[in-house]
Amino acid sequence: MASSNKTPTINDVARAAGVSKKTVSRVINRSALLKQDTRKKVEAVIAELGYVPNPQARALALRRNFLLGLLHDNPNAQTVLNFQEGVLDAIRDTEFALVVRPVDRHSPKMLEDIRHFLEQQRLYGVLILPPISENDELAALCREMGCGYVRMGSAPLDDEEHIVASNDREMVESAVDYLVESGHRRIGIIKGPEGFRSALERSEGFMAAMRKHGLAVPAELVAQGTYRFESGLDAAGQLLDREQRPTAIFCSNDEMAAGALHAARQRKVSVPADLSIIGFDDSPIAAHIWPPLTTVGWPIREMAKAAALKLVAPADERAQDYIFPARLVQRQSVAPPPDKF
Amino acid sequence: MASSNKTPTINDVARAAGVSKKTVSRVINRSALLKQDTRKKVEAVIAELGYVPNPQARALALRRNFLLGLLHDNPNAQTVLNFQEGVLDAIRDTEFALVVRPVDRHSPKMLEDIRHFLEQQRLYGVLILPPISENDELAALCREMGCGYVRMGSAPLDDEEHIVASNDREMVESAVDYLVESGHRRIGIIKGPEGFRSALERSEGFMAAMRKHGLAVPAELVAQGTYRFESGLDAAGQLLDREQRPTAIFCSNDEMAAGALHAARQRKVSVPADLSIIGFDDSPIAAHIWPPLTTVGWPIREMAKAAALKLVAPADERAQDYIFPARLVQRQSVAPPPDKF
DNA sequence: TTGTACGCGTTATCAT
DNA sequence: ATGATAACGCGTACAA
Repeated sequence: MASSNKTPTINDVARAAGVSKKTVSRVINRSALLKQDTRKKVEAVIAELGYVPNPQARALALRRNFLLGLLHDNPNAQTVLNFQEGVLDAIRDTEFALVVRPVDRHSPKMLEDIRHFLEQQRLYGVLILPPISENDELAALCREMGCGYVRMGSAPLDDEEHIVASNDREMVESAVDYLVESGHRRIGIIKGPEGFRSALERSEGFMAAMRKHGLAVPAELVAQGTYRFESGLDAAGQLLDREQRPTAIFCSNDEMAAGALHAARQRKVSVPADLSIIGFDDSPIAAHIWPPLTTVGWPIREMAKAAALKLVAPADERAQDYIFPARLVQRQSVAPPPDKF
Repeated sequence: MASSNKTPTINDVARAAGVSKKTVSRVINRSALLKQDTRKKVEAVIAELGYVPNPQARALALRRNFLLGLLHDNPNAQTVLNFQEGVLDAIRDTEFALVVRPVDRHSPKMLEDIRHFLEQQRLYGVLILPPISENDELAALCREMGCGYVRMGSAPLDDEEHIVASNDREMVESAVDYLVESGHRRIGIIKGPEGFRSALERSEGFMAAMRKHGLAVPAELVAQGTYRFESGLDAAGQLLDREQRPTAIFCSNDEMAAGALHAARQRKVSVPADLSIIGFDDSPIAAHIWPPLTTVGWPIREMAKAAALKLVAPADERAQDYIFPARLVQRQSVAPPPDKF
């Protein structure tokens, strides 16, 4: 018989169905103007033969492929992976696939590397994770190359169709509200690294909230971190070694909060009895340290899904959102301040 | 002039260089039989025009693309991400790209989904992470579909060219050796979930080591976990509530070890003074909990790199290794047992 | 509503 | 050592 063991092509389907390949093509692409009979017949043959359109050939003919890229230089593995899952949620049962591309934001050749990557792979579009999503040159590069892009950020730093953002600033404000309601007045902050928009948003949110409550933030209550565990350890150490130490510390991410917890333990400062700590991210570590960390969680997966939809189905109503509310996750690292304060 | 603003094709290069496109193709593909002059000339034109071959067209003509797939259903984000980095190390500066595909091993449609994925994307090959890498049906599917594959596992469960494996069993033995040298005799184990090869390897390594040292492992020293934090909490709780509790616990992964640490803290059992704990994986959490966890680390990134090379450059000497030694990472969760024992 | 002829950018065959 | 021509599998213009 005619059927070989090779995978069937559109021609095989056309021949078996007794139609032209254009008709098959129309069926695949859901063209409106097709007789029901024809459609049914072709669909039956497709099912029978187990025909799957060749994406490479489609890509060639359509002059665009069906690959979404994920550009990231994110130190937080869980964030990246959750984002990947979210993108997959969006492109499941479509012909799109996700190709990942970790980059090195410290490399002077970063933009050049990415340019080469985009040229070579001719991606349908790219999703960009913080912190490199904050790089405006990168966004400009995408535009220049005609590559769709959506950035993920902690503030709306691009047009609606090019951004999914969390409301970090607001959320830090509610975190501070919560500390103040618990009775804290002397609240310290461990900032994230300079040059990170998220770090800026979080520290400005903190300052705004303190101002709102009429609370002072002297320099001795402010410490600089790098988002890494060790920096949290150091920075919290400084704060706790002040003559009058804070009764609560807001840490700009969970990893530093974990470091702060260590610093407290080393100094026999009990959390949350003597010191309250709030983190940011709701990463897995938050639930797995002691005491379980009260933190701010943001809906990465939903954001990723929306970001991918902005690229592959811009008209979809689920692709319209661009600000995603974070929420306070209350666990056990916050309590009222000790009596003496 | 002739040059439009579109990206140049092989035809443009051929015309500009005054050769046929086949010659250009030969230059790209490093054909041996080419006059040096011609090669130089063409290469100059390629550089000048900024020509980049279109991978979709190549894929179509060659009947295979340059996409590597990563199939995973791994609960550990850092493991997956490290693996991705390792693969990227291998394919950097090549035309290959990495597409990721999380799968759901509990879904009855898993194999069917993967089949559809492979049919549709026509991948060059796939890398498979544990635990689904232990699924022999999946490997058979890859073979059937003519898709290259390399599995990552905790034991050599396939041919050399299809596996990269760590030596979990041996490593657990040295972990136990270390505990015994520190003076421990009553050593408990929290096993990983049944059906996981890694869990089996680790628990058998444990049993073998204990036997070697002439140490008994009564049922009361064995607890069952699921690799999740909560299960470590529960399982360690059981062990610690025995009439005669162990002085050391080997946990089959770090996440459960973190849970065990919590269980100890809840019972005012001090680690490592009253109880020693060893984990497995050397995941980030190991360094970020208190006390920092002594654990077994394996070279994921190197394994990933080797796995990818097995697919894209099987002749490369770096692609020949298939067993990768893990090593004991000593931190602060192990000490000699308390005196009364 | 459906079919014919051709183009997408590359590689392979077989000449020369 | 190099070139003409035909694939590869699909989409589109235009005709029927």
